Amino acid sequence: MASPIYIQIHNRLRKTVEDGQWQIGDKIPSERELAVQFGVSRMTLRQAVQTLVEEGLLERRVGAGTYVANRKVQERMSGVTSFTELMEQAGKVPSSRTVSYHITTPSLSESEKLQLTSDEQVLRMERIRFGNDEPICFEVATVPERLIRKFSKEDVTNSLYRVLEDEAGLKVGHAQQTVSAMTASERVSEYLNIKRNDPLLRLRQLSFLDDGTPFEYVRTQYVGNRFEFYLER
Amino acid sequence: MASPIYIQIHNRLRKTVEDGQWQIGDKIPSERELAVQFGVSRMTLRQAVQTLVEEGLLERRVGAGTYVANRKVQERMSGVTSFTELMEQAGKVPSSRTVSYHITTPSLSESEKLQLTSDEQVLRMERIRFGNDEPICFEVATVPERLIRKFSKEDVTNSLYRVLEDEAGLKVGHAQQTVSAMTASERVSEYLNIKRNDPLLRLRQLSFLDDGTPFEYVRTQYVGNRFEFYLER
DNA sequence: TAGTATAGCTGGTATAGACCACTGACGCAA
DNA sequence: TTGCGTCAGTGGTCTATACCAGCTATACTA
Repeated sequence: MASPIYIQIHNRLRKTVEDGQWQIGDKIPSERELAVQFGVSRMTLRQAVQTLVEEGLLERRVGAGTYVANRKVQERMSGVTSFTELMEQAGKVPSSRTVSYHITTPSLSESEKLQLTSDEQVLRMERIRFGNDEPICFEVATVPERLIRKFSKEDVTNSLYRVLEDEAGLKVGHAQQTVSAMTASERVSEYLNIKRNDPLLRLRQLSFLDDGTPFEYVRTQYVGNRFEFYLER
Repeated sequence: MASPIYIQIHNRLRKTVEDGQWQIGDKIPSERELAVQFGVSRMTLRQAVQTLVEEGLLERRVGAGTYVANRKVQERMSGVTSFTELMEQAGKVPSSRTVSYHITTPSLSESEKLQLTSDEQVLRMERIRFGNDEPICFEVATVPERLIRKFSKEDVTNSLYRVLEDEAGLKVGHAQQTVSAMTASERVSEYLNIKRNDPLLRLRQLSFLDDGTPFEYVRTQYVGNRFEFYLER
């Protein structure tokens, strides 16, 4: 029981929403009431709620109460952005299905972006990612084969970043992203359970190690009405 | 001086940094010390600092102190800025055509976003923006009528931000943006010289004044294959 | 019946005090 | 000189209390 009380309450409140005990739009008990329920001061309870409001899970209305927010899955560009974290912040259960996983010859753009030598192979994996079992995006990730040679498929698919940092001692640095719009191809529309030519948000991300070497190129297609980015400046 | 104490202190602390009295990397006085200086409780002072930490201006280090942050966060977010700047960065000549310009009753979402009282009117203007005479986006901007009452149409369409800051003495603060994907309506497809249902990148931006009042709500639809956002993090 | 005041609720702000874990500098000992 | 332990100071958390302003349903009035 190492974490602060307000974090523990934060997690318990989030579970209550995720379990469906509080539905979107519901008014949740008042801060004073919850403080009594959890046996803490109102200030502490407020702190727990505050973090959930910042995550977009709850919404306060002065004089009226606190409500379960209705919102799309939002990606905060300022924060760390693993899909898993993203879904958790949105109060959805993340899952994914690997469509393909191959060591292969890189395409021209892959070779260029990842600065590969002419004889290098890459690992290319295609995944469909879900939030609460609803398809959210289709993702193609490419990594130089040399970087993941000694790791298992499980390690790579679960958390490439962690494995690289913990096992290989490499440090992840910055990332370049471009966002644009496109329409769904036949294949992708089937994967995502939408119609052909439905709007998609396309994110292309090239991630670099601390020393400036590119190590991962990811192209993601998000379903337009199930996902949006959020930026603040 | 209606705003809460912690907001006032927030502003004074920010000015101290902006004036260069505290330089990047400097350790600022401790919370207890500042609380005495401003004559408030430590919790209140913490609230002021907290908001500045969230903005990326300050940085806390447990056990060590609070420091003026290296402004990376804000710089990387400045990737998305004004259309004019964007086009200039892309080496294109920006221009625009105003489609409509009306004082009218706000829609529900406009009224909500801009926190309007029930009887307030808004200025809504619709514009097509071009880069090298090629249509890039269609934009709908909404501003509370009270803010622009004393300004000319030219002032408002050219540079609302400058007019508000220079003439009205208001200071522009932060902005929230969401990015998603959609398809072109009949009307917009004509404006942008594309086909109906072609993919569009939708950007919605709510801008706030220094004191936290929302003052402008802009919805923009970018042609998918003529435009993309670039972000670095 | 239709409109209006109001009371009781809500979240927002603010206080003063307390204890904790952590950092970093200082001084002592090997 | 080098290493290590101590300790004052820092931000992090938490309590208990108080008053404010905004919302809403209820009861009352015209």
